[in-house]
Amino acid sequence: MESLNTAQPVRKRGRPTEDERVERRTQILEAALPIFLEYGFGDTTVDQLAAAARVTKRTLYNYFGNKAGVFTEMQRRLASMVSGDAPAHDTLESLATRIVLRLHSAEMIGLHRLVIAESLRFPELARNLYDNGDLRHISRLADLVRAEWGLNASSSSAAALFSLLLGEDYRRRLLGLIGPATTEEAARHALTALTTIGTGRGDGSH
Amino acid sequence: MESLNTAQPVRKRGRPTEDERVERRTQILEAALPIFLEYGFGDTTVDQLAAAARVTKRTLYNYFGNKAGVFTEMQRRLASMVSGDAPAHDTLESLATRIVLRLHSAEMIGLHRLVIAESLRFPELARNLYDNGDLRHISRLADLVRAEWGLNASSSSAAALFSLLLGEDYRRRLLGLIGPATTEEAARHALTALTTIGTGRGDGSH
DNA sequence: TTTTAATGATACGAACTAGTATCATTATAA
DNA sequence: TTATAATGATACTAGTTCGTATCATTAAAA
Repeated sequence: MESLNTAQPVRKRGRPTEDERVERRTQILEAALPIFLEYGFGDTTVDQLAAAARVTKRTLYNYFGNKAGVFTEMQRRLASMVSGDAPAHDTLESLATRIVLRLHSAEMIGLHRLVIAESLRFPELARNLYDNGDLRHISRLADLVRAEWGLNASSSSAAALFSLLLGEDYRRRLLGLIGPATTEEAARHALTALTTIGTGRGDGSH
Repeated sequence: MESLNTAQPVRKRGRPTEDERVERRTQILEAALPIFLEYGFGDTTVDQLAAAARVTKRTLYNYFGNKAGVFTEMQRRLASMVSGDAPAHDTLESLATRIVLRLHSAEMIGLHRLVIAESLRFPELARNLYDNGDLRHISRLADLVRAEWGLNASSSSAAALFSLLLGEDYRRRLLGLIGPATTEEAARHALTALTTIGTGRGDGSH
Protein backbone atom coordinates (compact mmCIF):
# COMPACT_ATOMS: atom_id res chain seq x y z
CA MET A 1 0.00 0.00 0.00
CA GLU A 2 3.07 2.14 0.16
CA SER A 3 4.26 3.88 -2.97
CA LEU A 4 7.36 2.18 -4.23
CA ASN A 5 10.50 3.96 -5.24
CA THR A 6 9.55 7.30 -6.77
CA ALA A 7 12.97 8.56 -7.89
CA GLN A 8 14.60 8.70 -4.48
CA PRO A 9 17.45 11.20 -4.13
CA VAL A 10 19.95 8.58 -3.06
CA ARG A 11 21.87 9.59 0.01
CA LYS A 12 25.56 9.29 0.30
CA ARG A 13 26.84 6.36 2.24
CA GLY A 14 30.06 6.86 4.07
CA ARG A 15 30.72 8.03 7.53
CA PRO A 16 28.88 11.30 8.34
CA THR A 17 30.33 14.23 10.23
CA GLU A 18 28.86 15.26 13.52
CA ASP A 19 26.96 18.11 11.87
CA GLU A 20 25.48 15.70 9.40
CA ARG A 21 24.35 13.49 12.24
CA VAL A 22 22.39 16.19 14.02
CA GLU A 23 20.96 17.33 10.71
CA ARG A 24 19.81 13.84 9.89
CA ARG A 25 18.37 13.49 13.34
CA THR A 26 16.13 16.51 12.93
CA GLN A 27 15.30 15.41 9.42
CA ILE A 28 13.96 12.10 10.69
CA LEU A 29 11.95 13.75 13.46
CA GLU A 30 10.43 16.33 11.16
CA ALA A 31 9.42 13.64 8.73
CA ALA A 32 7.93 11.58 11.54
CA LEU A 33 5.61 14.29 12.82
CA PRO A 34 3.06 14.34 9.97
CA ILE A 35 3.07 10.55 9.85
CA PHE A 36 2.24 10.24 13.53
CA LEU A 37 -0.34 12.99 13.22
CA GLU A 38 -2.14 11.13 10.47
CA TYR A 39 -1.90 7.55 11.67
CA GLY A 40 -1.41 7.81 15.41
CA PHE A 41 1.23 5.82 17.21
CA GLY A 42 -0.11 2.30 16.90
CA ASP A 43 -0.98 2.48 13.21
CA THR A 44 2.27 4.10 12.18
CA THR A 45 4.82 1.54 11.05
CA VAL A 46 8.55 1.94 11.28
CA ASP A 47 8.76 1.35 7.56
CA GLN A 48 6.53 4.35 7.03
CA LEU A 49 8.76 6.50 9.17
CA ALA A 50 11.88 5.32 7.38
CA ALA A 51 10.36 5.90 3.97
CA ALA A 52 9.13 9.38 4.89
CA ALA A 53 12.59 10.37 6.12
CA ARG A 54 14.31 8.79 3.08
CA VAL A 55 16.29 6.65 5.47
CA THR A 56 16.55 2.93 6.02
CA LYS A 57 15.23 1.27 9.11
CA ARG A 58 18.81 0.40 9.96
CA THR A 59 19.63 4.08 10.34
CA LEU A 60 16.43 4.86 12.16
CA TYR A 61 17.09 2.23 14.80
CA ASN A 62 20.65 3.38 14.97
CA TYR A 63 19.50 6.85 16.00
CA PHE A 64 16.42 6.21 18.12
CA GLY A 65 16.51 2.62 19.27
CA ASN A 66 12.88 1.87 18.56
CA LYS A 67 9.59 3.33 17.48
CA ALA A 68 8.73 4.80 20.85
CA GLY A 69 12.14 6.42 20.85
CA VAL A 70 11.27 8.38 17.74
CA PHE A 71 7.95 9.33 19.26
CA THR A 72 9.27 10.57 22.58
CA GLU A 73 12.16 12.41 20.98
CA MET A 74 9.72 14.11 18.65
CA GLN A 75 7.64 15.40 21.50
CA ARG A 76 10.56 17.36 22.92
CA ARG A 77 10.66 19.38 19.74
CA LEU A 78 7.02 20.32 20.13
CA ALA A 79 7.36 22.68 23.07
CA SER A 80 7.90 25.73 20.92
CA MET A 81 5.34 24.52 18.43
CA VAL A 82 2.51 24.28 20.93
CA SER A 83 3.28 27.49 22.75
CA GLY A 84 4.06 29.71 19.79
CA ASP A 85 6.14 32.84 19.91
CA ALA A 86 4.78 35.85 21.74
CA PRO A 87 4.97 39.30 20.14
CA ALA A 88 6.21 41.93 22.54
CA HIS A 89 3.22 44.22 22.17
CA ASP A 90 -0.14 42.58 22.22
CA THR A 91 -3.66 43.56 23.09
CA LEU A 92 -6.04 41.15 24.72
CA GLU A 93 -8.03 40.96 21.53
CA SER A 94 -5.07 40.32 19.26
CA LEU A 95 -3.69 37.69 21.61
CA ALA A 96 -7.05 35.98 21.86
CA THR A 97 -7.35 35.95 18.08
CA ARG A 98 -3.91 34.46 17.66
CA ILE A 99 -4.66 31.75 20.20
CA VAL A 100 -7.89 30.84 18.45
CA LEU A 101 -6.21 30.79 15.06
CA ARG A 102 -3.47 28.57 16.38
CA LEU A 103 -5.49 26.10 18.42
CA HIS A 104 -8.12 25.70 15.73
CA SER A 105 -5.60 25.03 12.97
CA ALA A 106 -5.46 21.64 11.31
CA GLU A 107 -1.97 20.93 12.61
CA MET A 108 -2.76 21.72 16.22
CA ILE A 109 -6.04 19.81 16.14
CA GLY A 110 -4.22 16.80 14.79
CA LEU A 111 -1.54 17.10 17.43
CA HIS A 112 -4.06 17.40 20.24
CA ARG A 113 -5.99 14.42 18.93
CA LEU A 114 -2.81 12.38 18.88
CA VAL A 115 -1.72 13.42 22.36
CA ILE A 116 -5.14 12.73 23.83
CA ALA A 117 -5.22 9.32 22.18
CA GLU A 118 -1.79 8.38 23.51
CA SER A 119 -2.00 10.17 26.84
CA LEU A 120 -2.14 6.93 28.81
CA ARG A 121 0.75 5.34 26.97
CA PHE A 122 2.89 8.50 26.89
CA PRO A 123 2.01 10.63 29.93
CA GLU A 124 5.01 12.92 29.37
CA LEU A 125 3.58 13.91 26.04
CA ALA A 126 0.31 15.01 27.62
CA ARG A 127 2.11 16.87 30.38
CA ASN A 128 4.29 18.62 27.84
CA LEU A 129 1.34 19.71 25.75
CA TYR A 130 -0.55 21.02 28.73
CA ASP A 131 2.31 22.88 30.40
CA ASN A 132 3.72 24.40 27.24
CA GLY A 133 0.33 24.97 25.66
CA ASP A 134 -2.67 25.66 27.87
CA LEU A 135 -0.79 26.97 30.87
CA ARG A 136 1.31 29.42 28.89
CA HIS A 137 -1.70 30.67 26.97
CA ILE A 138 -3.65 31.20 30.17
CA SER A 139 -0.71 32.95 31.77
CA ARG A 140 -0.38 35.40 28.89
CA LEU A 141 -4.11 35.99 28.85
CA ALA A 142 -4.07 36.65 32.59
CA ASP A 143 -1.41 39.33 32.17
CA LEU A 144 -3.45 41.22 29.62
CA VAL A 145 -6.71 40.70 31.50
CA ARG A 146 -5.17 42.42 34.50
CA ALA A 147 -3.67 45.14 32.33
CA GLU A 148 -6.87 45.96 30.48
CA TRP A 149 -9.59 45.08 32.94
CA GLY A 150 -7.89 45.92 36.20
CA LEU A 151 -6.83 43.88 39.17
CA ASN A 152 -10.33 43.11 40.40
CA ALA A 153 -10.63 40.64 37.54
CA SER A 154 -9.40 37.49 39.19
CA SER A 155 -7.07 35.00 37.60
CA SER A 156 -9.92 32.58 36.99
CA SER A 157 -11.12 34.99 34.30
CA ALA A 158 -8.20 33.99 32.14
CA ALA A 159 -8.93 30.28 32.50
CA ALA A 160 -12.60 30.85 31.71
CA LEU A 161 -11.66 32.99 28.74
CA PHE A 162 -9.36 30.28 27.47
CA SER A 163 -12.15 27.71 27.73
CA LEU A 164 -14.38 29.95 25.66
CA LEU A 165 -11.63 30.47 23.09
CA LEU A 166 -11.70 26.73 22.60
CA GLY A 167 -15.45 26.35 22.91
CA GLU A 168 -17.74 24.05 20.99
CA ASP A 169 -15.92 24.64 17.72
CA TYR A 170 -12.76 23.16 19.16
CA ARG A 171 -14.65 20.08 20.24
CA ARG A 172 -16.22 19.75 16.82
CA ARG A 173 -12.80 19.94 15.24
CA LEU A 174 -11.31 17.36 17.59
CA LEU A 175 -14.14 15.06 16.54
CA GLY A 176 -13.42 15.75 12.88
CA LEU A 177 -16.87 17.25 12.31
CA ILE A 178 -15.70 20.56 10.84
CA GLY A 179 -12.55 21.86 9.17
CA PRO A 180 -10.00 24.36 10.48
CA ALA A 181 -10.93 27.95 11.26
CA THR A 182 -10.37 30.84 8.88
CA THR A 183 -8.82 34.11 10.00
CA GLU A 184 -12.18 35.86 10.01
CA GLU A 185 -13.85 33.14 12.01
CA ALA A 186 -11.04 33.22 14.54
CA ALA A 187 -11.30 36.97 15.02
CA ARG A 188 -15.06 36.83 15.42
CA HIS A 189 -14.83 33.89 17.79
CA ALA A 190 -12.25 35.67 19.93
CA LEU A 191 -14.33 38.81 20.13
CA THR A 192 -17.42 36.88 21.15
CA ALA A 193 -15.53 35.12 23.91
CA LEU A 194 -14.10 38.39 25.19
CA THR A 195 -17.53 39.96 25.26
CA THR A 196 -19.01 36.99 27.08
CA ILE A 197 -16.42 37.04 29.81
CA GLY A 198 -16.25 40.82 30.00
CA THR A 199 -19.98 41.54 30.24
CA GLY A 200 -21.65 38.28 31.14
CA ARG A 201 -24.73 36.69 29.61
CA GLY A 202 -22.68 35.71 26.58
CA ASP A 203 -25.01 37.22 24.02
CA GLY A 204 -22.26 39.17 22.34
CA SER A 205 -24.20 42.44 22.72
CA HIS A 206 -22.65 45.76 23.77
CA MET B 1 -1.52 -29.47 35.52
CA GLU B 2 -5.18 -30.29 35.45
CA SER B 3 -6.84 -27.25 33.96
CA LEU B 4 -5.76 -23.69 33.46
CA ASN B 5 -9.46 -22.98 33.62
CA THR B 6 -10.06 -20.76 36.60
CA ALA B 7 -13.55 -22.04 37.23
CA GLN B 8 -15.12 -20.62 34.13
CA PRO B 9 -18.90 -20.86 34.15
CA VAL B 10 -18.96 -23.08 31.11
CA ARG B 11 -21.66 -22.04 28.73
CA LYS B 12 -24.10 -24.49 27.31
CA ARG B 13 -23.55 -25.51 23.75
CA GLY B 14 -26.64 -26.35 21.82
CA ARG B 15 -28.83 -24.19 19.74
CA PRO B 16 -29.92 -21.05 21.59
CA THR B 17 -33.39 -19.57 21.55
CA GLU B 18 -33.97 -16.18 20.01
CA ASP B 19 -34.07 -14.60 23.45
CA GLU B 20 -30.76 -16.14 24.28
CA ARG B 21 -29.30 -14.74 21.11
CA VAL B 22 -30.22 -11.15 21.87
CA GLU B 23 -29.05 -11.62 25.42
CA ARG B 24 -25.71 -12.91 24.27
CA ARG B 25 -25.45 -10.08 21.82
CA THR B 26 -25.76 -7.46 24.51
CA GLN B 27 -23.46 -9.46 26.73
CA ILE B 28 -20.71 -9.33 24.14
CA LEU B 29 -21.17 -5.61 23.54
CA GLU B 30 -21.17 -4.78 27.23
CA ALA B 31 -18.01 -6.77 27.71
CA ALA B 32 -16.40 -5.05 24.72
CA LEU B 33 -16.94 -1.52 25.98
CA PRO B 34 -14.39 -1.46 28.82
CA ILE B 35 -11.87 -3.26 26.65
CA PHE B 36 -12.13 -0.69 23.89
CA LEU B 37 -12.06 2.11 26.45
CA GLU B 38 -8.81 0.84 27.89
CA TYR B 39 -6.95 -0.22 24.76
CA GLY B 40 -8.52 1.75 21.94
CA PHE B 41 -9.54 0.12 18.71
CA GLY B 42 -6.19 -0.75 17.21
CA ASP B 43 -4.68 -2.25 20.34
CA THR B 44 -7.72 -4.29 21.23
CA THR B 45 -7.49 -7.83 19.89
CA VAL B 46 -10.43 -10.00 18.99
CA ASP B 47 -9.13 -12.61 21.40
CA GLN B 48 -9.40 -10.05 24.18
CA LEU B 49 -12.99 -9.31 23.26
CA ALA B 50 -13.87 -12.99 23.11
CA ALA B 51 -12.23 -13.73 26.44
CA ALA B 52 -13.91 -10.78 28.15
CA ALA B 53 -17.31 -11.93 26.92
CA ARG B 54 -16.60 -15.57 27.83
CA VAL B 55 -17.26 -16.46 24.22
CA THR B 56 -15.16 -18.01 21.50
CA LYS B 57 -14.02 -16.07 18.51
CA ARG B 58 -16.19 -18.32 16.41
CA THR B 59 -19.29 -16.97 18.13
CA LEU B 60 -18.09 -13.41 18.04
CA TYR B 61 -17.57 -13.50 14.30
CA ASN B 62 -20.87 -15.25 13.93
CA TYR B 63 -22.62 -12.31 15.55
CA PHE B 64 -20.66 -9.30 14.35
CA GLY B 65 -18.71 -10.31 11.25
CA ASN B 66 -15.47 -8.65 12.26
CA LYS B 67 -13.79 -6.45 14.81
CA ALA B 68 -15.12 -3.20 13.38
CA GLY B 69 -18.57 -4.74 13.48
CA VAL B 70 -18.36 -5.09 17.23
CA PHE B 71 -17.11 -1.54 17.51
CA THR B 72 -19.77 0.09 15.39
CA GLU B 73 -22.55 -1.96 16.96
CA MET B 74 -21.32 -0.93 20.37
CA GLN B 75 -21.53 2.73 19.50
CA ARG B 76 -25.25 2.49 18.84
CA ARG B 77 -25.76 1.45 22.42
CA LEU B 78 -23.99 4.55 23.64
CA ALA B 79 -26.62 7.09 22.68
CA SER B 80 -28.48 6.81 25.97
CA MET B 81 -25.21 6.52 27.84
CA VAL B 82 -23.79 9.79 26.57
CA SER B 83 -26.99 11.80 26.86
CA GLY B 84 -28.21 10.49 30.19
CA ASP B 85 -31.79 10.54 31.36
CA ALA B 86 -33.36 13.88 32.13
CA PRO B 87 -35.37 14.31 35.34
CA ALA B 88 -38.66 16.06 34.76
CA HIS B 89 -38.03 18.89 37.19
CA ASP B 90 -34.64 20.45 37.09
CA THR B 91 -33.12 23.78 37.98
CA LEU B 92 -30.31 25.27 35.97
CA GLU B 93 -27.93 24.64 38.83
CA SER B 94 -28.90 21.01 39.34
CA LEU B 95 -28.74 20.30 35.62
CA ALA B 96 -25.33 21.94 35.36
CA THR B 97 -24.07 19.91 38.28
CA ARG B 98 -25.32 16.68 36.79
CA ILE B 99 -23.69 17.48 33.46
CA VAL B 100 -20.38 18.19 35.13
CA LEU B 101 -20.56 15.05 37.22
CA ARG B 102 -21.33 12.99 34.15
CA LEU B 103 -18.83 14.46 31.69
CA HIS B 104 -16.02 14.47 34.22
CA SER B 105 -16.54 10.84 35.24
CA ALA B 106 -13.89 8.26 34.46
CA GLU B 107 -16.16 6.35 32.09
CA MET B 108 -17.14 9.37 30.04
CA ILE B 109 -13.59 10.70 29.87
CA GLY B 110 -12.44 7.31 28.60
CA LEU B 111 -15.21 7.21 26.06
CA HIS B 112 -14.46 10.70 24.79
CA ARG B 113 -10.78 9.90 24.55
CA LEU B 114 -11.57 6.82 22.51
CA VAL B 115 -13.99 8.59 20.19
CA ILE B 116 -11.57 11.46 19.58
CA ALA B 117 -8.79 9.00 18.84
CA GLU B 118 -10.89 7.05 16.34
CA SER B 119 -12.85 9.99 14.93
CA LEU B 120 -11.12 9.79 11.57
CA ARG B 121 -11.56 6.04 11.23
CA PHE B 122 -15.12 5.97 12.59
CA PRO B 123 -16.78 9.33 11.80
CA GLU B 124 -20.20 8.01 12.74
CA LEU B 125 -18.98 7.43 16.26
CA ALA B 126 -17.90 11.05 16.59
CA ARG B 127 -21.15 12.30 15.10
CA ASN B 128 -23.12 10.12 17.46
CA LEU B 129 -21.24 11.36 20.50
CA TYR B 130 -21.65 14.98 19.54
CA ASP B 131 -25.32 14.86 18.59
CA ASN B 132 -26.45 12.73 21.50
CA GLY B 133 -24.04 14.33 23.94
CA ASP B 134 -23.08 17.95 23.50
CA LEU B 135 -26.08 19.05 21.47
CA ARG B 136 -28.61 17.55 23.85
CA HIS B 137 -26.86 19.01 26.87
CA ILE B 138 -26.75 22.43 25.29
CA SER B 139 -30.38 22.19 24.31
CA ARG B 140 -31.47 21.35 27.85
CA LEU B 141 -29.29 24.11 29.24
CA ALA B 142 -30.79 26.58 26.79
CA ASP B 143 -34.33 25.75 27.97
CA LEU B 144 -33.48 26.45 31.58
CA VAL B 145 -31.41 29.51 30.74
CA ARG B 146 -34.43 31.03 29.05
CA ALA B 147 -36.68 29.93 31.90
CA GLU B 148 -34.54 31.37 34.67
CA TRP B 149 -32.75 34.26 33.01
CA GLY B 150 -35.39 35.41 30.59
CA LEU B 151 -35.56 35.54 26.83
CA ASN B 152 -32.96 38.27 26.41
CA ALA B 153 -30.31 35.69 27.22
CA SER B 154 -29.50 34.42 23.76
CA SER B 155 -28.98 30.81 22.86
CA SER B 156 -25.23 31.30 22.67
CA SER B 157 -25.29 31.60 26.45
CA ALA B 158 -26.04 27.92 26.71
CA ALA B 159 -23.14 26.96 24.44
CA ALA B 160 -20.77 29.22 26.37
CA LEU B 161 -22.05 27.78 29.63
CA PHE B 162 -21.46 24.29 28.36
CA SER B 163 -17.89 25.16 27.42
CA LEU B 164 -17.30 26.43 30.93
CA LEU B 165 -18.84 23.30 32.42
CA LEU B 166 -16.13 21.40 30.61
CA GLY B 167 -13.39 23.91 31.21
CA GLU B 168 -9.74 23.30 31.92
CA ASP B 169 -10.49 20.41 34.23
CA TYR B 170 -12.07 18.48 31.40
CA ARG B 171 -8.99 19.02 29.29
CA ARG B 172 -6.75 17.91 32.12
CA ARG B 173 -8.81 14.75 32.48
CA LEU B 174 -8.74 14.00 28.77
CA LEU B 175 -4.97 14.24 28.99
CA GLY B 176 -4.90 11.90 31.97
CA LEU B 177 -3.39 14.56 34.24
CA ILE B 178 -6.01 14.39 37.00
CA GLY B 179 -8.58 11.87 38.16
CA PRO B 180 -12.39 12.03 37.95
CA ALA B 181 -14.38 14.72 39.73
CA THR B 182 -16.06 14.21 43.08
CA THR B 183 -19.63 15.30 43.71
CA GLU B 184 -18.50 18.33 45.69
CA GLU B 185 -16.07 19.44 43.02
CA ALA B 186 -18.74 19.07 40.36
CA ALA B 187 -21.22 21.20 42.31
CA ARG B 188 -18.64 23.90 42.96
CA HIS B 189 -17.48 23.83 39.36
CA ALA B 190 -21.04 24.16 38.06
CA LEU B 191 -21.76 27.08 40.35
CA THR B 192 -18.63 28.91 39.29
CA ALA B 193 -19.50 28.48 35.62
CA LEU B 194 -23.04 29.74 36.19
CA THR B 195 -21.77 32.78 38.03
CA THR B 196 -19.25 33.53 35.29
CA ILE B 197 -21.81 33.45 32.54
CA GLY B 198 -24.52 35.13 34.60
CA THR B 199 -22.49 38.06 35.89
CA GLY B 200 -19.41 38.31 33.74
CA ARG B 201 -15.80 38.76 34.82
CA GLY B 202 -15.70 35.14 36.01
CA ASP B 203 -14.40 35.93 39.48
CA GLY B 204 -17.17 33.97 41.14
CA SER B 205 -18.18 36.94 43.28
CA HIS B 206 -21.78 38.05 43.88
C1' DT C 1 47.34 5.09 3.06
C1' DT C 2 44.92 2.26 6.12
C1' DT C 3 41.29 1.60 9.25
C1' DT C 4 36.77 2.12 10.75
C1' DA C 5 32.24 3.88 11.57
C1' DA C 6 27.99 4.58 9.36
C1' DT C 7 25.04 3.78 5.76
C1' DG C 8 21.92 1.67 1.71
C1' DA C 9 19.64 -2.20 0.22
C1' DT C 10 17.59 -6.15 1.37
C1' DA C 11 16.51 -10.21 3.56
C1' DC C 12 15.13 -12.54 7.56
C1' DG C 13 13.12 -14.29 12.06
C1' DA C 14 10.09 -14.08 15.78
C1' DA C 15 5.88 -12.62 17.39
C1' DC C 16 1.39 -11.14 16.92
C1' DT C 17 -3.24 -10.86 14.87
C1' DA C 18 -7.53 -11.14 11.93
C1' DG C 19 -10.27 -14.32 10.31
C1' DT C 20 -11.30 -19.32 8.90
C1' DA C 21 -11.72 -24.27 9.44
C1' DT C 22 -12.47 -28.68 11.87
C1' DC C 23 -14.84 -31.64 14.89
C1' DA C 24 -17.38 -32.99 18.60
C1' DT C 25 -21.41 -31.57 21.23
C1' DT C 26 -26.04 -30.20 22.48
C1' DA C 27 -30.26 -27.99 22.66
C1' DT C 28 -33.73 -26.28 19.71
C1' DA C 29 -36.79 -26.76 15.65
C1' DA C 30 -39.24 -29.60 12.48
C1' DT D 1 -37.65 -38.75 17.01
C1' DT D 2 -34.72 -36.70 13.81
C1' DA D 3 -32.32 -33.09 11.58
C1' DT D 4 -30.01 -28.91 12.19
C1' DA D 5 -28.25 -24.64 13.75
C1' DA D 6 -25.15 -22.83 16.94
C1' DT D 7 -21.57 -23.33 19.98
C1' DG D 8 -16.87 -24.65 22.56
C1' DA D 9 -12.33 -25.80 21.94
C1' DT D 10 -8.58 -25.54 19.20
C1' DA D 11 -5.75 -25.51 15.38
C1' DC D 12 -4.54 -23.21 11.37
C1' DT D 13 -3.60 -19.79 7.41
C1' DA D 14 -2.14 -15.63 5.71
C1' DG D 15 -0.63 -11.24 6.46
C1' DT D 16 1.71 -7.68 9.05
C1' DT D 17 5.23 -5.59 11.87
C1' DC D 18 9.09 -4.94 14.93
C1' DG D 19 13.66 -5.40 15.25
C1' DT D 20 18.06 -7.69 13.67
C1' DA D 21 21.41 -9.46 10.39
C1' DT D 22 24.22 -9.54 6.15
C1' DC D 23 27.11 -7.49 2.78
C1' DA D 24 28.85 -4.22 -0.04
C1' DT D 25 30.01 0.67 -0.13
C1' DT D 26 31.85 5.11 1.01
C1' DA D 27 33.65 8.79 3.43
C1' DA D 28 35.66 10.31 7.65
C1' DA D 29 39.26 9.36 11.03
C1' DA D 30 43.79 7.70 12.45
